Amino acid sequence: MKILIADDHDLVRDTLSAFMENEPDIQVTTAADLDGACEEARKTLFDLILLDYSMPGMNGLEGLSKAMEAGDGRPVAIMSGIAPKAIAQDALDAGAIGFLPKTMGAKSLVNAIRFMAAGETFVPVKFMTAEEAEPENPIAKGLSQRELEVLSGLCRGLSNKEIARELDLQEVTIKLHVKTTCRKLNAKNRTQAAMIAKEAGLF
Amino acid sequence: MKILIADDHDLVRDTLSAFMENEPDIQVTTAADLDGACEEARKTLFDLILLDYSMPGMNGLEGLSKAMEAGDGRPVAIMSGIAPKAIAQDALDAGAIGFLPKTMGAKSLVNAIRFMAAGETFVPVKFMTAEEAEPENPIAKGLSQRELEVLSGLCRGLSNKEIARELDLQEVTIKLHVKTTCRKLNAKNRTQAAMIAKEAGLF
DNA sequence: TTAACTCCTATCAAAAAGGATAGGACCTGA
DNA sequence: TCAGGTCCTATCCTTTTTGATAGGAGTTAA
Repeated sequence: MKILIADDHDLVRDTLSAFMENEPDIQVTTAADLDGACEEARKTLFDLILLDYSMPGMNGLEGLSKAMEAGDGRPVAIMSGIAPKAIAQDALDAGAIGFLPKTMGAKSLVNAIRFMAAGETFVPVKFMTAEEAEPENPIAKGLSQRELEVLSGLCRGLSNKEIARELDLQEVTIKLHVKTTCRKLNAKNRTQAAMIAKEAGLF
Repeated sequence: MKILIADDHDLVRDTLSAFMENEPDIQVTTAADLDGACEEARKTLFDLILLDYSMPGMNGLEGLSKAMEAGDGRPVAIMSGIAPKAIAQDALDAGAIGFLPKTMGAKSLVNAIRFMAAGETFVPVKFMTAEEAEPENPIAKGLSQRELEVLSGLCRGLSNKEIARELDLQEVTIKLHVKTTCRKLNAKNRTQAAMIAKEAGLF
């Protein structure tokens, strides 16, 4: 079974591949960025391609599409250290065969890899509870949908006016949401709210 | 040789320890957070304690002191995935025996660990070039010392007035620095500047 | 010394953000 | 149906931020 691991952290890559190579039937190839991964994928047909989410060239999930193309239809999965749940869903929607948070144990990882190499979609149970009203991210807890949308705007440094345009609302309404969001996040102002969201890996 | 690895990512911990255990003379103990690490450190005398920089309980370099205390003088090193250079220096200043970015290869890691377990300070060459005028962080490039200090305030969501008090300057001066900093970072406003700095791993 | 540079301060003015309060629309569960 | 919730809008007012422009202090290099 051939798998390709792409991660820009040498340490992660080395130890991960060393660990996988302990499995008798697994052969690991590695790459340090998206371009390298695509190159390998074009040379060899892998049973599974593992991409780090925050790796040079990835640019969000854009890199996923490129890798899927280069992999010529072979299963591609996303790994991430921060692992916001929304991204797992997005990755699956974009055609990924699975999503692996780095908080997973190495043993379960091997199982997950076998699973995905067999063509089955894999996402850890924690992420499968998408249907339930899980707090997904402790920070997002207590924030309404609207407030999250506004917070997203804050994180991009948009003004109230710009957020209003984007969400097709009045500026005053945004001001209200900003205020309540700040209160809920225990932030003194919009900048602090944005930093808190960023810190929490949200967005 | 006994070493303790503390990292909240199961995957990193498992593969790292599995890799280290391949070395005939190395025994690895692991912990998932700072408290766990301190507990282990009090039970056993390790030759080296490796702490992830962004791990529950660490709170910057506060956790380093706690671990050093718990380790009763045994060498403690900091690992980090994002690895801003300033933190490496701070870690050493705070008494760490070394600093390991996760961009290191696994082989060099083993060497570094042996080195540090022997009581020698270790920091990768890339970080040793501290004396030279290295851009350390591409974002920080072009920003003056003052501007960095102001940017730090922005990242904490402080108002101009608060930053002025902190730096013992007039508010107008801060306004100027904020403006030029925004221009240099290509940010539209203070919030965006803060996000850019955060994104770059600065602060 | 002059020139160029950074850093600090100042004033004037416009835009944006922050805070309080109030009312209407809508949904949902009792 | 009614009460309670969220969401949207509005007005009024204060504070903060942003922008433009200008000058003084200090350092460094030609």
